[in-house]
Amino acid sequence: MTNKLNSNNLTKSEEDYLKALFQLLIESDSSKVGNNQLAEYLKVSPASTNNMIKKLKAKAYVVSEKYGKLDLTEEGRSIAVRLIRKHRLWETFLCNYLNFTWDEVHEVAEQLEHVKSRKLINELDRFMDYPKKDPHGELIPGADGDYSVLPKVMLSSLSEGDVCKLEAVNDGSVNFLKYVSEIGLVLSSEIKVLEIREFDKSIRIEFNNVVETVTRKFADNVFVKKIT
Amino acid sequence: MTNKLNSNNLTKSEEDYLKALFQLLIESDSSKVGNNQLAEYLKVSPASTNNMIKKLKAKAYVVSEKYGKLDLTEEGRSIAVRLIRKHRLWETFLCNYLNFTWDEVHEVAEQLEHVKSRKLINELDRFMDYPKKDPHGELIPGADGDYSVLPKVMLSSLSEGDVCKLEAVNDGSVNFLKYVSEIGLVLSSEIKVLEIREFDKSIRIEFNNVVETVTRKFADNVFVKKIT
DNA sequence: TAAATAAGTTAGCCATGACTAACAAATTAA
DNA sequence: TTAATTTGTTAGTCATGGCTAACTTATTTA
Repeated sequence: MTNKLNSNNLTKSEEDYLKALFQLLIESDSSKVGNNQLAEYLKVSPASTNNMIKKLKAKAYVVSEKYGKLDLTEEGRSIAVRLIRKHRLWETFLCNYLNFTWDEVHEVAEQLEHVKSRKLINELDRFMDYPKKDPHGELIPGADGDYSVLPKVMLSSLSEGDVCKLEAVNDGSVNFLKYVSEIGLVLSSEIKVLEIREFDKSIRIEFNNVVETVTRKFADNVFVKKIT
Repeated sequence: MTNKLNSNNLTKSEEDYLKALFQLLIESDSSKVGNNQLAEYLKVSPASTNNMIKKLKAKAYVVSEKYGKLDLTEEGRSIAVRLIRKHRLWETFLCNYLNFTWDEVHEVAEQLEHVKSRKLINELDRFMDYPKKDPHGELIPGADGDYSVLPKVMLSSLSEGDVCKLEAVNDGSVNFLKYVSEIGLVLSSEIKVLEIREFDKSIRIEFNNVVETVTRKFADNVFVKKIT
C-alpha cells in the first residue's frame, strides 16, 4: 500500500529514467549506481541525467546525496516495476499474437509501455491469460507490483558434458537476438555442451541435432537451467 | 505511390495537427478551414496553431496563403488517413478483445495511434481479420490509404413513423457515448420514430421494446439507415 | 464606405529535456 | 600524499510546443 490512487502523471522521459535506474540497480547488484553510469545507459549526457535526477528527487522517486550514488524510493521502484510489467506484457502480445520476432519486439514495446491506462494493461494481461514469462524468458511482474528474477545461470558457466535447457536470453541487443533466432535456438531448447576450447573460450554446443560453435560473449547472454 | 519509403518522423504534435485538420476538412465539406478554427478544435491558442502550420507548410504537408484558408497536401492527407486507420483499429481491438466500452476507447486509442510501427498496425489488422468498421460504426481506412465515409443520415432527419437501423454514432463526446450505451442502444439496433414534438423537436423513439425520449441534439449525433 | 468585429500573424515569454564547456569533488595511482 | 583520472555538478545554449499581448488584414454591418 504505497500510494493513494496512483495518479501517474510522469512524462515519457521521467519514466525512461526511472526504469533505467531500476534496471541498473538490479543488474549491478549491491555495487551502487552513479550519475554517469545512468547517462551512459540511456545514451544521454551526464548533464542531462543530473538535471533529470534533480526533478525525480524533488518528486521523491529518487534519493541520493550530493556526489553520492543513486537509489529509488519505494514509489520510484513501484513505477519502474509497472513499466517493466507493461513492457513485458506488450512483448508477449507482439510475439504470441502479432507474429513479431524476438529482435523486433523491443523497439515497439518501448513505445507501448508509455501508454497510460490501467485498464488497458490489466485487460491485456487477462486476454493473454496471465502469462508468467515474456518471450525472452523473463518473469512478468504481476499487477500487485511484485518483481522477482529467475536465478540466472549463464551457458558460459557450464562444463563440458553438461546438458541444460534454455530458460531466457538477454534482451539488450537486437543483433544478439537475431543471431539466437537464426541459429535456431528457442526457449526450452535442450543444449549439450560438447567442448570448451581453451584458446578463446569458445563453446561447441549441440541442440535439436545441430552442432554450433558460439563465442564466450554469446554464451554469457544465454541463460539456462542445468539438467545433468 | 505518393512517397518513397514513408520514413515517418513526425512528432506527436505534428500528427495531432494533421489529423485534426483532416477531420475538419472532412466535416466542413467545401467550406474552408481556418487557423482559429483549427486552434479551437485542438484547444490550443491561435498562435500555437499558426506556429505549427508554418512547420507543416515547410515540410510540405499543409498548403495555405498568408491570411488564407488551410489545406492538406497529398502527403499530409495520407499521414492523416493512416492515423485515423490506426485510431480506429485500436478502438476496435479495445472494444472487441479488451472489454472496453464505447466511452472508454477514445482516450486510450488517442495514445496508441502515435505508436510508430508499420508492422504493428498491419498485424493488428490481420489479427482481427480485417474489420471494416470501428465500434462506433465508422469505416476503417485500409492499408492502401483509401478513406471513405458512410453516407450519414441523422436520426433527427427522419419523420414520424419511420423505421431505421443504427449505423454509427458521433464519437466526439464521452458523455454522449455513455448516454447512448446507458439507454441500451447498440450498433444495428432497430429504431422506430414514434413522435416528433413540435415544441422542442424532441423525439420519442422505440427500440428493443423500450420507449425513450431524446433531444434534437442527441438525434443529431446518431446516424441511421432508413428501412421504411 | 467607414467603423466594428473577426480572423490571422508576430514578438516575446515559459517549461521540458536535450546539449557543450567549464569546474568541483572523489577516487586511484604513482 | 600529491598528481592524475574519473565522476558529478553548474552555467548557459538550443529546439519543441505551449502561452499572452499586441498588431495586421479581412470581413461584416450599419
